[in-house]
Amino acid sequence: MEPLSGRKSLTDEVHDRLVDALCSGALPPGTPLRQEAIAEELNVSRQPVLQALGLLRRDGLVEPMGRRGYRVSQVDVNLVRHVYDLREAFDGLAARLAAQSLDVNRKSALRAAIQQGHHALGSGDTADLVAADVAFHQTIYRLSGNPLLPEASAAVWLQIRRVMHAYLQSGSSRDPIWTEHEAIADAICAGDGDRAQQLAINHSNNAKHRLISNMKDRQTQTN
Amino acid sequence: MEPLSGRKSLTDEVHDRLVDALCSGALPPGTPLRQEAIAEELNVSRQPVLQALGLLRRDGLVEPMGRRGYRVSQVDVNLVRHVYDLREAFDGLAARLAAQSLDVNRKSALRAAIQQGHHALGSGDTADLVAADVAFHQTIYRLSGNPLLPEASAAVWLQIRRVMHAYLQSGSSRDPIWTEHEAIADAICAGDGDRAQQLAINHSNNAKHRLISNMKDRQTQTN
DNA sequence: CATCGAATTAGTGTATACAGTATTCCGAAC
DNA sequence: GTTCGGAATACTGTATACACTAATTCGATG
Repeated sequence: MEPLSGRKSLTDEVHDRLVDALCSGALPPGTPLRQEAIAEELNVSRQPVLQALGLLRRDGLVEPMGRRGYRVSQVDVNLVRHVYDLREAFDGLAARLAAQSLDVNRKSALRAAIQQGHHALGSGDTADLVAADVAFHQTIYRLSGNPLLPEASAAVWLQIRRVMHAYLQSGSSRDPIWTEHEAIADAICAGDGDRAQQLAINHSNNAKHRLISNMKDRQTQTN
Repeated sequence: MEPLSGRKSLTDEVHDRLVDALCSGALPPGTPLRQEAIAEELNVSRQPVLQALGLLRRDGLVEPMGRRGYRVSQVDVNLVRHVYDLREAFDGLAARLAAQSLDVNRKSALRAAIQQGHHALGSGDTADLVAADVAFHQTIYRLSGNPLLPEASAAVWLQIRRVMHAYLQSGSSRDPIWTEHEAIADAICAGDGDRAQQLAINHSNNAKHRLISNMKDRQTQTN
């Protein structure tokens, strides 16, 4: 049986909470963060908060400002470019490996993820849409059989979640994300590693361009 | 001018020390680690040690054993495979981007790294050889212009350091690493992104196969 | 002799207390 | 009015103290 290490540390719990707040836009870029305030808010001591902020700093979601606390880091077009260049590498690798995998129920796993996506499209809730997208790609990562992939890409995916949330919330919900997803899933199920990789790369690239032009639009809009 | 944030935290300092010990083989896989012992050894309190061990756990270099401390995690052939699959993706991306970069002194940076490599080959010191190899690839990462790349690949490179050290120490110092490095550097300087990427991928693949067969040799040797 | 279970222990994770330093504020000097 | 320098402040990061829990030990029981 599994050892069921269910109970997570407070540090991880605080980290998760902050990640959610950061990615959902509840704490927009520039927001100052003070350990004591967060600790009080979550009813824990400053120690887990200190550690969680240290992790977020490594992930690039937060940056120290002198000795007067932390601040939610900015998102600019260049960052998005870098994030999506890395995502391209991760997704391409994962799709190729997943297509080569021998997992017998990979088809059902992918179908379930796509199902979740259609469900989220129906509800129209931004958080659901982001969650479904993340879940789909995490499924491929899992199917790749490489246990290091999720952890290695974790920081990048936090940024993706942040950017994607803002993008979807800005009303651009009619884009071909899920038809592209289906094509990738088909290639994986067909065992065609090269095609799966290429489709995943294209998907990442398309998303990057859509995001960037959307960001530029919003930027000029507010000027 | 730069803000020169030189003073690192004790947590980072402890982390670095442990990383060095882990990668040099001073703390071989299976070694139990207790916070109090490490804290005493390094003349710090348990708090920075706790945080450093948490980071190492995320990096996969250390694993908790129940509530009786931590242990240096094992290295097996499968892990090496996964590590090098990821490295392939990182190195390929970095080489391609570096070739497209406009950095005027990338040629001199690469030459310096190769120089360091030849110097290490002369000295024959294992630690120097590993350091030179890491430095060469970090140079390419830096030249890629993607500031997220080093951090995203950090955990993978820790594992690479660990495995490479064991490999080089086992006497297999005559391998074509540095001629392959020169070919990659040439392609980058020539601005040929596709060739640089392919050479980097091949380099990673070759290293993977050399390492794995070496590991299998040593394994059967000790049986 | 093997098995079960209570007592002990070893070691973690969290909370509190402490120390130190970059930033800010504010008055004085030019 | 602007610039400089020192005092006050507001934070962080580290050390110590505490609480809690899983592993272990070991004696009792079948």
